[in-house]
Amino acid sequence: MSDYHHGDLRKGLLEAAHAVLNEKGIHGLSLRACAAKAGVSHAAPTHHFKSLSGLLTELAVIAFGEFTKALRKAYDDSDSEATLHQRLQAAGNAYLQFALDEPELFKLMFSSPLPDQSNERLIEVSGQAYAELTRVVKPLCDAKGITDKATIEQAELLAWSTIHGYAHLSLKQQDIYGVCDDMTAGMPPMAILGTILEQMK
Amino acid sequence: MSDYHHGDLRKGLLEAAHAVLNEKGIHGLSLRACAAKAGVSHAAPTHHFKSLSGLLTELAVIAFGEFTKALRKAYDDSDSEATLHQRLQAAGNAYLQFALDEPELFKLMFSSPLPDQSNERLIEVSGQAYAELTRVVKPLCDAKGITDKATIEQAELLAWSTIHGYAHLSLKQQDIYGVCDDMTAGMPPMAILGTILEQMK
DNA sequence: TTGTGTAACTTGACAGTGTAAAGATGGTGC
DNA sequence: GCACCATCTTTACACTGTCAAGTTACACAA
Repeated sequence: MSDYHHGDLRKGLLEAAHAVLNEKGIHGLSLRACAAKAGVSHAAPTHHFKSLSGLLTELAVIAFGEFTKALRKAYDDSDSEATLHQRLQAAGNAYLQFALDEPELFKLMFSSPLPDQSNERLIEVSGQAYAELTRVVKPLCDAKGITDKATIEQAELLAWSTIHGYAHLSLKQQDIYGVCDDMTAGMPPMAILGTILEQMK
Repeated sequence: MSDYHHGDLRKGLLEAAHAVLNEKGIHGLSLRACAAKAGVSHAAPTHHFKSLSGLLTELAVIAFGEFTKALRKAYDDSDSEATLHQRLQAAGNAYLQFALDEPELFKLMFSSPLPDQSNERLIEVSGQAYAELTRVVKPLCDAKGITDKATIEQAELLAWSTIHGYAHLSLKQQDIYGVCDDMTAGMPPMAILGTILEQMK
C-alpha cells in the first residue's frame, strides 16, 4: 500500500509482459498477469497502454528493435574479408538464432493477431528489420550486373522468405518435439540461397 | 426446445467455427459463438470436442485436407506438356490462392497457438500438404542429376519457404492495407525459384 | 506553508470467456 | 414396455479485458 507511484511502470509492465510471455506462452498471457508480475493492480496498465493490444504492440516494436540490432551486429561483425555470400549467411544465422532464443517474442512479432498490425511504428520497425536482412542483396545483385529494380526486390523477397520459412519450420518442430539442437547447427537453405543469388542471371 | 438431437452437431459446429472465423477473425472466435451459430447451448461442443483447442485442431485438420486437394488439383490440371518449372509455379499459385481465399483458415493452420500442434492427425495432414507442394522438386532434381538425399530435402525446404514466406507477407499486406489484388497477379519469387532449381548444381 | 490541480494508481463492477458438474431428454436395444 | 446411455441443457465458477469512480501523492502556484 501507499505505492501509488511505481517509478517506471510503463517499462515494468513491458518487462513483465516479456517474462509472462516466456513462462506461459502467448496464449497464456493476460493483462492481469502482467500487472500482477509488475506488482500493481489489474487496471493499472490501462493508464499507460490503452489496451492489451496496445501493450503487446509496444512490446513487438521493442522486439523488432532488438531483432534489427542482432541482424546488424551479425552483418557488421562478419569478417571484413567475408564474401557477400558469407555475410548473407551470417545475417540468416542471426535471424534463426533470434527465433530460437526468443520463440514467443518471435511469434508475437510475426504471427499473432494481438498486436495492432496497422500501427505506424510497428510497420516502421518491421520494415527496418526487413531492410537489414536484405541489406546484402543489392550489393550481390550489383556484383552480378543486375540493375532492374523489380528483380532486386524479388531477390530480397526470396532471401527473406527463405530464412523466415526456415525459422518458422524450426519453431514448429520445436513446438512438437521440444528443443531441436540440430536446427541451430547450420542453415541449409540459406547456403543454397547464397549459391543461387550468386548464379542469378 | 426439444431439439435434443441435432443430427450432426459435430459437422455443424465445424461449419459454424469456419463461419465465425471468417466473420470475426481468429481472435474474435469463441466456443460460445460457435455453439450459438450452430443453434445449441454453449456447453454442447464439449461432448464432441474436448475443448476449444480440440474443435480448432479438427478444423485445421479438415482445412489441411482441402489445402492438399487444391495443391494436387493445380498440379494435375496443369498442361500435360508443362515443364516441371511450370508445374511448380502452378502449385505455388494454388498455395497463394488458398491463403488469399481463406486467410483466417490459413492463419489457423500455420500460425495459431490454439490448435494442438502435437496432434498426430494434424502432423500427418500438414505433412501431406508439404509433400504435395514439394512433389515436383524430386523430379526436378532427378532431371539435373541430383541424387543426394540431403540436397533434395534442402531444395524442398527452399521451395516451401519461398512460397510460404510470400503468402505470409501477402496476408500481412492484406491485414494492413486491405485487399491487395496485385499480389494475386503473379508470384515473382516462385518464378525465380523455378529458374534457380533448374540451375542447381 | 498552504492549498489545489492532476497524473498515477486502486477498487469495484460488468459482460464475456472456457470448462466442469449435474440434470433433462429422447432414441436404441432388449 | 423398460432400461440404458449418448446427447444436449442448465447451472456454476474462475478467469479475462475494459470501463467508471474513488483514492493517493506529487508538483506547482499563492
